[in-house]
Parts: sequence; structure tokens; C-alpha cells
Amino acid sequence: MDVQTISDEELRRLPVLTALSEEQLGRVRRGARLVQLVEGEHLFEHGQKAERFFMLRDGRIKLYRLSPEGDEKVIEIIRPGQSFAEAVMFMEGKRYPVSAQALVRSELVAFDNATFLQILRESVETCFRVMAAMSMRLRARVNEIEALALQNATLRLVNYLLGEVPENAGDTAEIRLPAPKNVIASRLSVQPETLSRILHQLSDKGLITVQGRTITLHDIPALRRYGGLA
Amino acid sequence: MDVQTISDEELRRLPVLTALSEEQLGRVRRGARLVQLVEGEHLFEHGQKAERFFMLRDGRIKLYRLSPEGDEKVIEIIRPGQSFAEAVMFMEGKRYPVSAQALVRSELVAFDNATFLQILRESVETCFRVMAAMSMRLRARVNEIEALALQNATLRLVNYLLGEVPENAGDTAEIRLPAPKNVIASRLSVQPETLSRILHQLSDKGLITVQGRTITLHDIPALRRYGGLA
DNA sequence: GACTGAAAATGACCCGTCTCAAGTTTCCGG
DNA sequence: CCGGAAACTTGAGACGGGTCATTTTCAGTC
Repeated sequence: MDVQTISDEELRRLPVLTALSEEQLGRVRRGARLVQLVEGEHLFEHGQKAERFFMLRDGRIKLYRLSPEGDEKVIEIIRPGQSFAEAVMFMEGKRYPVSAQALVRSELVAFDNATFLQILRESVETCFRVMAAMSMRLRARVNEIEALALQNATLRLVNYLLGEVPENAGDTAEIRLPAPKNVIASRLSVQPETLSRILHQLSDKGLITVQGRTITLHDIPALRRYGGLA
Repeated sequence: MDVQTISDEELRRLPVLTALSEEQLGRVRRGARLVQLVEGEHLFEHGQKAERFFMLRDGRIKLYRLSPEGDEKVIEIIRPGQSFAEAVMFMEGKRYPVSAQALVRSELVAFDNATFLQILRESVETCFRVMAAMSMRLRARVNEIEALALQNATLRLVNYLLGEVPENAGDTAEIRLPAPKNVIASRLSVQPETLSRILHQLSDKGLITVQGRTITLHDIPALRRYGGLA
């Protein structure tokens, strides 16, 4: 399996590659490599020099930070179709600010930063797309900071669940957690025990049903009121 | 007092304006306005449509979020020379993700987003500077998330104080808090009472001396060991 | 230099979440 | 289909930081 076999169409599905010409896309592809990871394998580590950014094709990647004591905080769980680490090439030092590890066997495309920077110089349109992507992430991080500072564990969980609900959903939805509960717990900055208890409480109130990684939300409007968000 | 009287030099000190031609800078200036705020006055509110971004010339601006219950989380305290809200023009919806309020009488330059976007289309170099600025902020936010998730109140305070130390400082430094302690407390996601207590504890240990808003760090290496950061 | 309201400090108590220690269930590889 | 490890749940107890109430300090100001 080789990068060359990936269709233009698939690559262009990435917002930051959408606006590229045939020729530019060709260059990007030539600089790219296909990467396969087994469960638990690391893609990069915090502090490592960044030479590539990525698109996940299949599997699941966890971005996280480790404290000196070894405590882990999951910053984000990447799913197929998402790109990540595009912003690192603009940081001074160009070092990954987080570590990335495969939660399950995964396949990704690794794009070369140098090549992409070259193309950015030729395509203002693509610059705009990169800026749009970065601003989205920036806003997401601010939301996360607010959540950590102003919301308790239950609120954070409820809002997280609501964020997992598909756009077109009605008053009820069934969602599947993108990772084991202990990873979700870290993503929410809560201990696994606490997550388990909160899930139980919400079940008791009849708001949700939990079956392994599958969670059914029985009354989304009620949960929204609970979460108190737009 | 009028925007026209601001020197090119002062404007170019802003990284995102450094690379502009004489003519482009002229256009930016023509789209800009000078804004004066008295203490407590708001520059914009969370959710408001964003038509401008800003450079602070004098004073101090606090960027913050409010919970539905009215609790406040200070995201950042802006100081003279800094620009902010440049990323908002790329967000979908183009609404400010935070509120901005003057902590003291302040003066700022308000740049027109539409004008600036036009210039970005002409200057890839400026796009790169915007991306660099955004990536810095992104990393800062990730650091903040880690701090909230993995560090206790004392650690957050120590690291905050260390962040205030000038580059050229030796083993000791005197710093001045950029805002009243209750604002710093919110910035650190701690109650004012708790901040007061922690400050007191660090004094007791002889690590710092507190005199109003002025804090003397007596042993920066020891504080670094304490904070446990690079 | 006394007056006043805001900011800060202090004490007592409380609560949400963590920690530690067992269970229990689920999921795989053989 | 079995055995073992990992994931998850549950209970008991501890603790960091929050809350509330009160006092002290300080910056202006008349």
C-alpha cells in the first residue's frame, strides 16, 4: 500500500488541501508517506521536532500531555478524516506540543511540512483554509478552558455527550464513545471512577442508558437544559 | 487624538503588520480607529459579531468568559503592545469567543477585519505572520489546559509567577502583577481566598515576598524545581 | 489626616472529586 | 469455550479547594 494510490478526491476532502491545483496536490502527495500504527504505538512525542502533519485514514489517535508525575491528560481524540498538527509548523521551535498515540491499529498520511509551506507561499487560498482550521481549534481550546474552569464533572460530561450527537438528531440519540472510558475520563479531566459514578447517576435519572461504550441519550433537550449551553 | 497620527513604526511593531508595504499600511490605517475606554468599560462581549481586531496602546484589557451562573474565568490579561482577536475573523460565525473589558483606562487601535482580509490576499508573508501568531496562541491554550488538568493551585501560581519573570533575570526577580489579585485569581482558576492563602504559604517558606501587587521571587531556581517545568 | 468603599486576608466549615482497595464484567487469544 | 488480563464498577475514607462570614488593609478623596 502506497501514498500514490490515494485518490485526489480523498486528499481534497481535507479542507487544507481542497484548494490545491492538480500539480500542487501532486507535490504534496510526493512529499507524503503512509504510516501504519499498531495499537499503543506512538506517532510522535511531546517535544519532538515536527517535520510532518497528519491525516488519519483509519483507526483512532489520542493527543495527550503527561505531567512530570506521569498523570495523563488527553487533549483530543482524533477520528478518521481529521487532520492534526498542521499548526506546529508555524510554532517557534517547531516541536510537537503534545504526544500522539494510536488507540487502535491506525493508518494515516504523513504530509511533509517543508513541501506544504512551499505550497502555502503559492496559494493564499490555502493559507486562508489553514487559518480557518487554526481558528476553529483555537476556539475549541478556549471552550475547553472554560469547561475546566467553570463546569463541574457532570456538566463537562453532559456537554461532551451533547457534542457527540449528530447534527440531524432529534430529541434522542445513540452515540458510541470513540475510546475506552478511561480515555474519555482523561479527556474530561476526571478520574475513571468518577466518570463511572456520574454515568450511573445520569442513568438513575433516566436521562441516559449505558451499554458498554454505547450511550443512549433519551432526552436531549433536557440534557441541554442540564448542560446550560447554546 | 486620531489614528492618522500613529507612526508607521509603532504599527509595524505589531508582527502581523510588519511585512506590509507603505501603501498597505496606509490602507490598514485608514480602516482603523482609535478607541478609548474608561475603567470597567467593555470593548466587546462574548457572542458579539466581530468586525475588528485590536492592538492595545495603553492600559490593560481582560479577556474572559462568564458561566450561566455568573462565574467569571479570565482567559488572558492583555498588555500594551499586544494585539488580540485577530483569529476571530477566520472563525465561522465570526463572533468573539470571549468578552473584553478594560481593567483601567485604556487606549487601543481597532483594525478593520474586512480591510485586513483584503490585504492578506495580497501578502502571503503577512498570512504567515498571522499563522505564526495563531500557532503561538494555540500552544499557550494547550499549556493552559494542561495546567488546569494536571496541576494544583500552588503549581499553577508558581508557574504563572515564573512566566512573569523577565528573560534576562538571574536567580531573583521582582515582578508586578498586571491586575488586582482577584483578577489574577480568576486567571489561575482559583478563588481569591485560595490565592491569598497560597501566596502566604510561599512567603512562609521564604520563596517569595508579597507587597501589594509587587512580588519578589527570592530563589527562581528553587521555584522552578517546585513548578517542575522546563 | 480622618473617612469610606474596595481589595485582601483570615478563620471555620463544607463538598466535589480523588484515592485506595476490592469486586465484577468484558473482551480476546488459544 | 476457557482462562486471564484489562476495563469497569462500587464502596469507604481523605483532602484540596470552595464557601461564607468577619476583619484588616489600603487607596483615594474631601
